[in-house]
Amino acid sequence: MQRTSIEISYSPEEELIARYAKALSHPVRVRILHFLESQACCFTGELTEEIPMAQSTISQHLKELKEAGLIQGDVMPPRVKYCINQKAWAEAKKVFAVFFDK
Amino acid sequence: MQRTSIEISYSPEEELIARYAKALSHPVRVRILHFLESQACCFTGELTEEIPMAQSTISQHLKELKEAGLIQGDVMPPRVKYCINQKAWAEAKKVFAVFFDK
DNA sequence: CAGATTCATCGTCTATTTGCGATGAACAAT
DNA sequence: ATTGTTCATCGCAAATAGACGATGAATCTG
Repeated sequence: MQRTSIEISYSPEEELIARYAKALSHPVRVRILHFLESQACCFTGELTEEIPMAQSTISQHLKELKEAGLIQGDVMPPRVKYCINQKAWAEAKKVFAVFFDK
Repeated sequence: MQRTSIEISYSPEEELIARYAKALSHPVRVRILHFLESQACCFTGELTEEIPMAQSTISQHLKELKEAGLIQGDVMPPRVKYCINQKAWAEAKKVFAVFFDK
């Protein structure tokens, strides 16, 4: 989308906040994370029961959360168990807190 | 984008977090807010000098931040002074803190 | 081996986001 | 009145996001 010759570059902090914020920028992902917090872990199937959306859509949101680093998935055939990535979670908590505290 | 008959509805908290997160989901908006924090307030012109992007693009990002409620603009002809909306800022800080603390 | 189950991925469609230049509105200064 | 300054908005193009159904991969169960 950048079409000029000057490529704007961002600091790691700016990128990190934007990345975590993007993961939280859709209400259904907020809900998924909230559910995951309350359960510690859960299977995809529990989410598809809980949330009235197509299974493929939920799977895609899980993928985005995984790519943002906020969750991780353990394959337990034939299911997949998703959990909060505690390290990333703590980091996200921190960067937001720092950002808002200035 | 919703094409099925069942319309999923979200809680006010889910919507609020998603709204603030969306505002922070682009690194240039993070930078703008950061700059605004450090200056208390600033004019659009300062941002266009600081950030190598077209004036129209910056203006649009400011609009998004304003629509999210995080900033406000005071018209001081011929310029516009932008400031953090302290109330919304505090609210955003709180909802993120609460969200990550569970 | 033949189903059944669970989930990811693909392809498609539509909507939204992001970027830019050009233009316009509002006002100040000459 | 004309000009200049500052900023928002419009219109366009390209990229990304979001939703779905269909299909596929992997693994159990009978």
